[in-house]
Amino acid sequence: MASTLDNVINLAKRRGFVYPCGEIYGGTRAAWDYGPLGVELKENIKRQWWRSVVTSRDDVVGLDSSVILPRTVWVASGHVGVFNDPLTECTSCHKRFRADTLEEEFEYRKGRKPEGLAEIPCPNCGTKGQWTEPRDFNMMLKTYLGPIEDESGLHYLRPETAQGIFVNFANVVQTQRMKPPFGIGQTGKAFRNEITPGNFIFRTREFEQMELEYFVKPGEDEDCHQYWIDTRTDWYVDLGINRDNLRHFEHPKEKLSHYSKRTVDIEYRFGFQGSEWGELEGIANRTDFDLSTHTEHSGQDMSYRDPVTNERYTPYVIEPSAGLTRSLMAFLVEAYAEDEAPNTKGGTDVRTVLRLDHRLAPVKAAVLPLSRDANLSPKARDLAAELRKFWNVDFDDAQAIGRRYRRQDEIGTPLCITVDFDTLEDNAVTIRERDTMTQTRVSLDQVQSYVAAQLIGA
RNA sequence: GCGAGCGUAGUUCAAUGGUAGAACAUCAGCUUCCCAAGCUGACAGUGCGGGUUCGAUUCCCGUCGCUCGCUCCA
Repeated sequence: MASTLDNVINLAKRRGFVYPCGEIYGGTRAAWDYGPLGVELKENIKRQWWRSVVTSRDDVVGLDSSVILPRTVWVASGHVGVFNDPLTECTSCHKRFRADTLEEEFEYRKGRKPEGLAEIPCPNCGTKGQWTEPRDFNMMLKTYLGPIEDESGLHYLRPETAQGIFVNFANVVQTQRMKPPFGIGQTGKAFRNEITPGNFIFRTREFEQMELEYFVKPGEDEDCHQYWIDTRTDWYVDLGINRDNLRHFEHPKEKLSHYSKRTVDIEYRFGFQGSEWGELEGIANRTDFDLSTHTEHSGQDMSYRDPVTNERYTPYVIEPSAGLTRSLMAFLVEAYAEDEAPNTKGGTDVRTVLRLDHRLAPVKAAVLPLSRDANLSPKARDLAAELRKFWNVDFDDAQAIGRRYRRQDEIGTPLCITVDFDTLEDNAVTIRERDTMTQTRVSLDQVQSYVAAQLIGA
């Protein structure tokens, strides 16, 4: 029995939301391209995020920083140290361990340094000294700037967009006259050499983030953290995710990232095999780690002086960091439904429908002449062209009208506008609504405003 | 990266060491056609490379990809 997730993946490939990257050459591991509908959906999600987090607020501004930053940024942020481990594998049980940790543990137990890995038994299976040569396992993707590939040109593709914000903190404070509490939002690509990519677009090595870094006075950070946990959770609900399919995961203290004091994930019930929940967004209290470490490494003071109290402090950072492509997958899973619908034969059919929020729907309306006809089609084309000035609109006159409704249902189009033979007489069209299947007769000169009213916020 | 399993039209599934079939989808046409109707026709496939063989989609090897596990996390 196919799960909803399987059906969604199938639909996504079949209808042009997502394609395997480089498919004609056999594909490349865990990379995906977004098709005509996928890119619309992705942009719509991004736009809603940007509105919600950036432009609708007077305390947040946006930023678009470079993917490639000076290497020292990643030294300062801790990524070069943390994301760069020598790993060795037990050839007996195929478990992998950090070579330096193995040696430290040996020294701790025996009170002396080991004479190489050969002396150390595998903590998992006990086999002694069956280790592969330790190899650096780097989570960051490397590239070389300049024509010569040497160390001086080594750069990393950003593993998170956040650092581009931190290094611009002083610029924004100065040029935008921002005062804590305030935030800087950014969307963009990030890259990680994930050991285990997979689950469709859930974990990929190239992915897109929507991150906010919100700067607060120390002491106000914990309340602010809770505020963003609630605010961000509500955002998903507002765009159609059932609250029952969301939950919060509190990271255990001992497993927190190197920069974090507390992290809470918003997880969605994707229905994966094994653990069915997957993370959509992590909301971390990064403390003053980032601004402090960049102050230290760059020599540029990133503390803030309160002009009223004259108090100087390094702001704490609350970071809601969302995975754009993950939420795209979540919105698809949530919207997917197979309804029973009556057919012309007196029985029922399965009607596949994406109940996407109209703000997210890739196609806002479809204009459908009742039949392919020398009078109807041109009229319908004109109407479609008129509506396209404002929205992404489909025109379709191929094959039976019922089939065309179903095709639009399957990609989540909220409105279908039918031009029929009466239109030639009364200058009115039938607008059919996706979820209720109700039909409304609207005169042609009212269509634009009717549609606008239906699509508020889109 | 390592181990296991799997790769047949767009999709779901057949079949075979000797010309690869179907359904649905898609496209064109007919029907004044409002919820996947019907009829006619069309397009379309053995992931890629090598080996064994007279002949390989089938057997073998490699590779690429997918799924599941192993340290993850947006």
